[in-house]
Amino acid sequence: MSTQFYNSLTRKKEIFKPIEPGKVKLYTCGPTVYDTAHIGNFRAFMFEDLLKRYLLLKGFEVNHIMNITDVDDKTIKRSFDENIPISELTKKYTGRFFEDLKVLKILPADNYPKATNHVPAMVRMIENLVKNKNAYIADDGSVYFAIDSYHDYGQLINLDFSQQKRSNRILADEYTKEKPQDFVLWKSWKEKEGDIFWDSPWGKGRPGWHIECSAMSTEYLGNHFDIHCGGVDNLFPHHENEIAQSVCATEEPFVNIWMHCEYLLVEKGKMSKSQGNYFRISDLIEKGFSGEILRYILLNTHYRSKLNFTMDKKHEAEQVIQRITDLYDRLLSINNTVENNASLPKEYSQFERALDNDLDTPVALAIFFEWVRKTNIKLDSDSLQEKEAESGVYFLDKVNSIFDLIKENIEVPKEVLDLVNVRQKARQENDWVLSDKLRYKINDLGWIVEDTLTGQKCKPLKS
RNA sequence: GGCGUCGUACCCAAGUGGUUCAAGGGGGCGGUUUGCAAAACCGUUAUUCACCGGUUCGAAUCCGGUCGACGCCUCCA
Repeated sequence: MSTQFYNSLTRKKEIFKPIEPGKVKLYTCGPTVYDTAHIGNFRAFMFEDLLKRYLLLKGFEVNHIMNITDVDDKTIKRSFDENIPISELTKKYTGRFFEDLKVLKILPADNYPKATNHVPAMVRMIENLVKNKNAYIADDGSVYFAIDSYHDYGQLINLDFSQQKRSNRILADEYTKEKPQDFVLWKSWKEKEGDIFWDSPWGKGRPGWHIECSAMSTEYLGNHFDIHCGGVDNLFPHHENEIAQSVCATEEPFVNIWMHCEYLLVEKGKMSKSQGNYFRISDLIEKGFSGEILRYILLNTHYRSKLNFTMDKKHEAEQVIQRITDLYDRLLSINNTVENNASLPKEYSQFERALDNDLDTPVALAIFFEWVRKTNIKLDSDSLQEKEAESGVYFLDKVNSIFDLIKENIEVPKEVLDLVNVRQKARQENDWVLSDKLRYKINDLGWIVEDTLTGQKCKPLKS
């Protein structure tokens, strides 16, 4: 079966075929660095990580670009509120963002272009749009995109503007725009914005939000590239507007496949600070979540289904991660090298087929768990051949290259090891009272000791 | 008002016309194992997929309706 992805543009699954064989050009909408990103934001970034990891597993060379929005209404407002320069604000939150990515083990993009570094490219694109009569200049020096000039406008979300409700906001904007739904490409400078402006053919100002992605994706990936991703909330207006801008400015096709992940809800509702159900990654780490736990929670629901994030999902994830990590250790104790000619268990092709089907991670995990059970049975009965252990390790490496759930080995502290050694002696002397006492002592230090056929095994206590 | 999504066991969550399709995980209960545990494994936990009709030889899966949850219609991953 060939790899299929659901394309938001055509609203169906399509066989994936890159423009250039073997290479994938991927653009994913990044954060606006005015505040710490929350778990909902990271659902989208985790989905994109999944997509990218799968493309890499399939042997594609992936060029991944993620933008950093470091100038817009929110960043400007925040910098004034906090009375610090905008560059200081965005530097701080960009740093936080990268820390969180690391915690979540999200693979870094090849490039993280910043909007403020690419204003000239945006200006050039807007000039093109003006030249092509897709944009017009308003009295105040702002430049707007005329949606009537692009016949396919509305394709991503299937909007018919004659049937739309008009919000107060739209009505308020009608003074400067020819049509209420026209969107801004260039915002003219206002005095209260101080020194935050760039010069342009239309006077001082700053770029509109949508144009940065059009300009930067073109600069790094060319006019026409393979995949563009984001959360569903980017469908409209952001991505719709990007298409309009790019197609009209370059007069070439823009993106082949648009992929969007669904919302993450908290306790069945939308996240909001006022309700106290707003989680940053650092909040969750404090509550005992780890990167692996969050990865499992985020990847165990299909990316196009709504995901309800609840605290009690932590336990399930912990169990699963420990089970996988234990199995990996068991296999490594039999065979810890994977030769170049190593084979894979038959479950691997089923695993791959599930992911080929629009990244169906729940099915892929289900197949994997069946194999986990079978492999544990063989290990229990001591009937696992060395070759099988090798292919097991190989399979786990492949699974881990997608999900990245196996815990890093933490070194057992000397304090604990000493107790384990004393316990070893007690056990040889059948001193069960002391043995149990030492086990509790080890527990108090935050470790679990298990008695296995091959001796005592230590692992960190779950939080 | 327009466009669209969803409702599967105690919880999470796949499957979207038919031979293990009612997966898989967590939890509970019972068991094997263990000095006792833990881990692992075994059994059990939905004759049924919100409800009502229809199409079909056959539907959780398609169609119509009802109820309920939700998203978008220029802040938003």
